[in-house]
Amino acid sequence: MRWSQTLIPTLKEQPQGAEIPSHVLMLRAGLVAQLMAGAYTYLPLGLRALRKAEQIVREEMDRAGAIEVHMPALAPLELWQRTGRVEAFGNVLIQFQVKRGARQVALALNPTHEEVVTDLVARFVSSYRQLPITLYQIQTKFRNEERPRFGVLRTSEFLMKDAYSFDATLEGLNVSYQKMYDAYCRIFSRCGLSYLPVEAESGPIGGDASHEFMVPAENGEDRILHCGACSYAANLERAEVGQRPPAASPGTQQTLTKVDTPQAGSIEQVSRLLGCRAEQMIKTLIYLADGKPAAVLIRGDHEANENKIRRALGAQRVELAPPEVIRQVTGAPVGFAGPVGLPLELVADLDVANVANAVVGANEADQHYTGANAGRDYQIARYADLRNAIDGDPCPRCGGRMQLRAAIEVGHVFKLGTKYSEALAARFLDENEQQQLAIMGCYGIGVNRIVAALIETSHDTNGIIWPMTLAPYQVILSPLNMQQADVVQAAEELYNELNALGVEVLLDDRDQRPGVKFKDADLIGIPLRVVIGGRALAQGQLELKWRWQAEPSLLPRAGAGQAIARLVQQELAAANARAEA
RNA sequence: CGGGGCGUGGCGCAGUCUGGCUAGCGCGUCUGGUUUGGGACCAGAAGGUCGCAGGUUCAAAUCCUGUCGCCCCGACCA
Repeated sequence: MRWSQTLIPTLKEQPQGAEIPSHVLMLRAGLVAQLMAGAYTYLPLGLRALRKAEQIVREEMDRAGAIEVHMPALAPLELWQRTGRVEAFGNVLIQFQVKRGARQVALALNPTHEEVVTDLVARFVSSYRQLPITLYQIQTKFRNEERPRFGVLRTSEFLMKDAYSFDATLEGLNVSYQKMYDAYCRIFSRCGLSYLPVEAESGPIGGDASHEFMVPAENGEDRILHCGACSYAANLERAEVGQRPPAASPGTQQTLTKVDTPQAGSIEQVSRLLGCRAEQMIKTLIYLADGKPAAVLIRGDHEANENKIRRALGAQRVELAPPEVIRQVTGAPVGFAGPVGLPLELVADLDVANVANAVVGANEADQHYTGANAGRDYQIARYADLRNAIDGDPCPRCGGRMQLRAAIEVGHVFKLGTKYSEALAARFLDENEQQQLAIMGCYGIGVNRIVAALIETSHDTNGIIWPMTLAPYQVILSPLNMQQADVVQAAEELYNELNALGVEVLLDDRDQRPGVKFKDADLIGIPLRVVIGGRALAQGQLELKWRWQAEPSLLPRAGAGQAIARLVQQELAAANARAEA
C-alpha cells in the first residue's frame, strides 16, 4: 500500500481527552477515530491490526476444534426474558421497540450470546452422539456501558470472540475447558502479550472453574495478585490470603473502656477522633445471609470480600444488612456495631485474631469501646479468610509475598454448567435413552482489547512497537527524497518486489522531508523499516532497522527483496513459536 | 448516578476572572519559490454561527439561566 493512497491521519500532538498510552497512540497513529463516547471507527491501520488479532484467534479456535458460526447482533427481547437476564443486565442491555406493520416488536442488541447459542443447540442437538461441540463466533457485542472510558478498552460496542462448549458429562466439560484454556495461551503468546492466567470467581460450579487472562498494565481496570515465587495468580475477588505470621506478643490487656465518638461512624472518622490507626480497629459488618442477620469482623484497614463471606457463612446470597436490620440487631445506628454483647455468632477474618486492645463499636449511638479483646470481652465462633488480599500478603500456595498489580482483562474462560441449557431446554438423549441437560462452558476474548493491551504494554516515547504478528504492515519503505529519481526508482522496485513476494509493505511515497517520515514510521510502529536514501544508496546499500532496536544496519540493494522477505518470515515464525513454548 | 475538568477555523491552545476596536497564536491545508538523513525556510492565501438555546447590557467568546457533548475520579461492570 502507498501511504498517499490510504488514510493514515497521524497527529503530531496529544489529542484532548486521551490520557492513557494506548488511547493516545491509537489516535495519534491514525488507528481509530472516535465517533462518540465508547464508539470508534477503525481506520485502515487499526483495522488491519484488529484483523490480524482476529485471524490468530480464529486459527487457534479452529485448531482447538471449535466450529465457527455467526449469530445475529439482534435478538427478540423475549429470549432474554426466558433466562431472566433482562433484569440481571439492567441498563447495560440495549433494548428498543420497532414497528412492524401494526405490531410493536421488542428487540435487544446482544451483549453476549449464551441465550442465542443455547437456543440454537436446543433446536439442533438432540443426541449424545452430537456432543461434545464447541461453537464460536467473532462478532460485535453491544453494552450500554454506564461509563465508557480508556479509549477502546471499555466501549459500548466491541469485537468479541465468544465460544460455547456443550458436553454430555462433567468430565467432558473439563476437557473442553482445558482445550480452550490452552488455545488462549497460544493466542495471547502469538499476539506478543505478556499475559497471566489468573483464577477468577467461579460462581455456581465452584472449584477451578474460571480463569481470566490478564495483561499486567498500569492503566488496567482489574486488580490481580501474583506470587513471583510459585506463579499463583488470582484476581482480587478470588485471591486467597496465605498463612499470616502470628501476633508478636499479646502484651498487656487494657481494660475495656467506653468512649464518646459523636458523629463518628466510619473507620476514618473514629481513627481521627481517637488518634488510633485503622489497623487497631475492628469493624463489625452486619450481613444478611440468605435473609438471616450475621456478624462479620474485619480489621479496620481491610476490605471485606463478599464471596469469601458467602462461602464462610454457607449461604447462597449475602448482602450488607439495611439500616433497619442493623438497628434492630445492634440497637445502634449504622457505624456503631461492635462484637461486645452482640447477640449474633461472630465470624472473624484471620487477621482479627492479631488485633489486641482493639477499638470497636459499642452497639450504642456515638459510642465505641477501646481495649477490646477477644476471649475476654467477646467470643469468636470461627475464624476464616474473609477479606480482599492486599499487596505483600502471603501466598496461599507457597507462603511467598504476593504482589498486587493492575491488569487488563483480555480473555475469560468459565465453566457454566446447566444454567442456560435448563432455562432454554437444551436437552439431549444419552446412551441410556435418558434426557440430559447439556453442560456448558463459555469462553470470551476481547479482540479490541488485544490490540489496545499490546499498545499499552509495547510502546516508547516515539510511538507503538508492534510485534510482527499484529503489525498492520510488516515493512515500511521510507524513500527519503521523492524528488531524487534514483531514490524513487529504488523504492518502487523494492516495493514491487516485496509485494510480489507476499510481504505486507507500506510505501511512504509522500513528498515529505526525512524527519517527518522517520517520526511517522516510529509512531505507527511498523516492525521493519527500510530507508532508501542518498548516502547508503550511492554505495548500493539500503538501511534496515527494527522498530525495537536503536541502530540500523546496511543491506545491499541487490537481492534486498528476498533478504527482507526472509527476515520477515523468520521474525513471524519466531513470534508464533513462542506460543508453543 | 455522585464529584471534578473541558467545549474558541481540521488539530493543539490563548483570550473568559475584570464585557468594548477587525477574535489571536502554533501546527496542518492551498499557491509560488528555495530546500531534503529525525516533525525545513521565505512570500502569499483560504478557513471561525467562540457547543446550543434563552436572558442581562448601548455592547457578550467573556456575565446569568438552562441544555447538549467530551474527558477524568468514584459507584457499577454477564
